[in-house]
Amino acid sequence: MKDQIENRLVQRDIKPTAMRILVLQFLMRQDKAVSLQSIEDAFNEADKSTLYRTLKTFEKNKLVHTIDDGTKQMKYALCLERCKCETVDQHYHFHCSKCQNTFCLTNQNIPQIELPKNFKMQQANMVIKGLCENCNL
Amino acid sequence: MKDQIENRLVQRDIKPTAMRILVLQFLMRQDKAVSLQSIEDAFNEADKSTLYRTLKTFEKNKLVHTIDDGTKQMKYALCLERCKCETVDQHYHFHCSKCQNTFCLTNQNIPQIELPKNFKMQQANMVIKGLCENCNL
DNA sequence: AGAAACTTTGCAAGTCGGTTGCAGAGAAAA
DNA sequence: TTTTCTCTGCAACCGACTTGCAAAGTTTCT
Repeated sequence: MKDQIENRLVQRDIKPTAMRILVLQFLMRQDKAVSLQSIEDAFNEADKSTLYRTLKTFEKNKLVHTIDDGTKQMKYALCLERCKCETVDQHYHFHCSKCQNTFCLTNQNIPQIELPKNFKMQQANMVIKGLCENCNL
Repeated sequence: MKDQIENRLVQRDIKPTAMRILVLQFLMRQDKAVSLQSIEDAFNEADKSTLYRTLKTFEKNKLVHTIDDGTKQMKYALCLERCKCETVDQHYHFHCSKCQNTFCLTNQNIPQIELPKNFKMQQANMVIKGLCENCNL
């Protein structure tokens, strides 16, 4: 169990410190993307900048991806197991304007988009806004 | 000429003050989305918060739309003439990671996206990142 | 026209998330 | 064990955005 988590770090070339294991565990429990703030709240003993740097490390090593959902707070979500964060791995995100939650819509990848001549796509930040299941009543 | 500009403001229920006319003129000259900062630079006599509120007014009244392109600075671009800022009006944006310019790709609207059950789309912020024509050499 | 009421503008200050420098703690290598 | 490197915590900083307030400008009413 804990080995699995450590493994997931090691696979991405991240040294499995106590802090990082905790943060990864936390991220794995989430069904939505989370902000640095919310992680900080969950770990009230840990320092913000440590958590920040932990997330940055995770991001650099493609364990998480970031989503800029238009709130001021960047959101973080785990990448899928084999994600290389390439264009084919990119998916839509959904931000609920009521509950403010942000979800990965990993069941469909983003389609081919026709770009102007000579433009080259490298990444994408696709955020759909609206009402999620719970708020759309 | 100036009448046309005033008209465009009035059509959106915006009182055409001197400041607003200038800002709209500036926006009309752009072929890309601009930041508050760049407008401020262009109008070195005007106050940042005035410009900020001008843009907010424009946005509220659907004369411009905002694009969060992942840089820290929000970008603003004119809406098309008949835009109602509804889902059908939404288009992709392209942010060049080299020259940092952000463009509206208004020639294609975003496709229908399959959302999870009971989710409802209201808006979108779709940003593709990569290299633009000039930087992709 | 003049007074009252409302809107817009400019200045200054504040807010908030993200970011960095530095020193101490901890882990790995010699 | 000593040295070296990495990680963590604290404090302070940064920058974009945002807001309060008063002055300037407009509009409305009498």
